[in-house]
Amino acid sequence: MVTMTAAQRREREKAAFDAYMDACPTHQLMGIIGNKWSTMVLMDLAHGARRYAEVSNALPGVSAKMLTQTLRSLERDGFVTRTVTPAVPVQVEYTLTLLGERIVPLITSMQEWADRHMDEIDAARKNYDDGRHLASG
Amino acid sequence: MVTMTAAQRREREKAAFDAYMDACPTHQLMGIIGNKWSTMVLMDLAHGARRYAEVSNALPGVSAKMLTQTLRSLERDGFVTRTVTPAVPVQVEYTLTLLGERIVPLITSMQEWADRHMDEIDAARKNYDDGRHLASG
DNA sequence: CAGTATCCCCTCGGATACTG
DNA sequence: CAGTATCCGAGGGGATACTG
Repeated sequence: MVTMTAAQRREREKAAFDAYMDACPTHQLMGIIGNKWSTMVLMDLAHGARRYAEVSNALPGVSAKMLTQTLRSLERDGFVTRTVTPAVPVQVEYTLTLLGERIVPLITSMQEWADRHMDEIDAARKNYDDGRHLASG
Repeated sequence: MVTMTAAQRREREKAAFDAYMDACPTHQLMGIIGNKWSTMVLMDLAHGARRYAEVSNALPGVSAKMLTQTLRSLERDGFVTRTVTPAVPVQVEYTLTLLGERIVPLITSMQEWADRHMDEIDAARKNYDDGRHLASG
């Protein structure tokens, strides 16, 4: 089946690339901090230990479901420690691990980059959108 | 209606926070580079100008739809320049803008962080998953 | 207080087919 | 070559209601 070789090689390259993407540390990191609440939670915990309700108050937009889900992911990935103190009612405290503290500077550098360049991005968007509407008229 | 004050203040805080999130440069940046193909495209273009098919070949996993969509977004946001050369067939070349070149170091630093810490994250995940299965047994 | 469970929408992204 | 158009499934994320 020599005729299929090209398509087959395509298939193999794609499969290999997909596997590479799944294993790629950068994309795994994106999966961790790329969702809506992770960075916000991380940056809030960077100020010190917080209880569930405290994080919830600091982030008025987050639903209980997403806060729990975000916290659980961060715990599983080793960024956050969850400490339960038996009491009535039960107390739960979240703190950054060492790994959690180590990602803070990275997030900070992303914030700084964003702050420095967002004006330029906004300008580019306006420029592009104006060009489009002219082109269509 | 003094009785509604607490709930109303909640609503207002949430609305204000939502507005803040939408305007937050960091989250806008996440929206730009947080999707599946943006960083890959950016890093490919960092090596020099590329034609559509060249990027497509460099990234065997991307569909035409997503490649076009990613390229268009990056163009709109000012990271990429699209140059059409009238010919038969038409030639289209993509290059990084100055803004595009300026985000490369940020992506590189994310890659380096990911490479340095992914082992630790994997270990944390295994640890967490083991703990869960013990807790459930 | 600190969640869990359920429903539901909406966007992201892939597959396929077609075009100048 | 460099796309566009359409359909579709997966899952991220919100609203609501309930619980130890």
